[in-house]
Amino acid sequence: MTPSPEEFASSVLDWFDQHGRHDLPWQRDPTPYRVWVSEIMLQQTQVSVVIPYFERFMASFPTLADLAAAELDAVLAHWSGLGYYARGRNLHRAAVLIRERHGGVFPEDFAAVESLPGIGRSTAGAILSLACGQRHPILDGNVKRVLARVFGVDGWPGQRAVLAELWRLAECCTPQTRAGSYNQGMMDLGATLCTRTRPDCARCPLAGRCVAQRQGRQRELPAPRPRQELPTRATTLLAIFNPAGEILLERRPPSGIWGGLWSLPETGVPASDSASIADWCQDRFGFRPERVERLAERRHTFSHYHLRIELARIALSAYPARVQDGLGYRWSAPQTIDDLGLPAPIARILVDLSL
DNA sequence: AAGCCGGGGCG
DNA sequence: CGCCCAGGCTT
Repeated sequence: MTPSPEEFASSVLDWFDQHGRHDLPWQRDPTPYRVWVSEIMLQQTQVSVVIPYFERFMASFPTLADLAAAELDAVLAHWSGLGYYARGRNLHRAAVLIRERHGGVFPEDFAAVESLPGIGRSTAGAILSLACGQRHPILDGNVKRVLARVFGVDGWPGQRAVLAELWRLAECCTPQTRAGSYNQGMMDLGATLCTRTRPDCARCPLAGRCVAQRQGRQRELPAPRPRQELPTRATTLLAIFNPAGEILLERRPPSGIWGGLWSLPETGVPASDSASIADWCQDRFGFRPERVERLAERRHTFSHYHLRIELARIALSAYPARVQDGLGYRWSAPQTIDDLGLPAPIARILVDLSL
């Protein structure tokens, strides 16, 4: 039969003590700041990928005060390649807010933590349980999977009623003591044994008491999101080089795709239409390229659409007066692009172009 | 090629 | 309040 909340929690805790992960970088010296940064990174990326990012981030911004004092661009540069750049921006904004609201000390009040940008109920619970020993439930993807399987929760967790049931279970299973170890154990269980495909039920502490395992429904729980056909959108990016061989970068608007990041100038004009590209350059930058060379197109897939990227290369024989560093534009040598926060597809294009 | 993911923002 | 959005990685 399914375990009682107390049996469930003690099984998870016993398993965690013997088989959980105890040597992750943020578990050494688990301050609220370090746990916070790790949790934000882990929202979008798996542990093995996060570790080098976390180490680099902590080397550059060892304390909350360092993060709050840092330039946003420096923070985004450390986020480059992780994706979800809004999270890097929220991290920086929250650090500034903590300096203003809480004298630079990470708050330990749940409502205060949850009100910070980029921190919701689950992340607030994770920080305060792992770093401060408080009792709060968490509900990340790993925990959702474990609970849905053990207690046989049907339906897609994106549905309101399903999510509410999972939170109810998360709340009632969280033990009165050692909530942080329990939460870490739940995440470890979901990440190492109770994986999405091919769960290792033979080693699971809940074996025999898990609805999904007893009914052979591990593959069906939790139910996947109903899927929809993705539309394809097209855009054209311009690789414009000055006589020194530097490439022109443009800062994107703060919201939307690649918000606030440096990218290549974007136009709606098809790359094959070199006359219109030249007109567009004249209009936007005040120079008229002699030659527009179309390059191979690229594809990039987001969660909700495919992006077809057309690419055109333009080499200028003189420096255009209207394009100067600052004001959302900059000329960059290929070897300096590592210092900027560039979306991964753009970084790939620049690497290809510099070969 | 498709699925995944906690929280923000908007209507 | 409910729906849509974000991006790189794993499978």
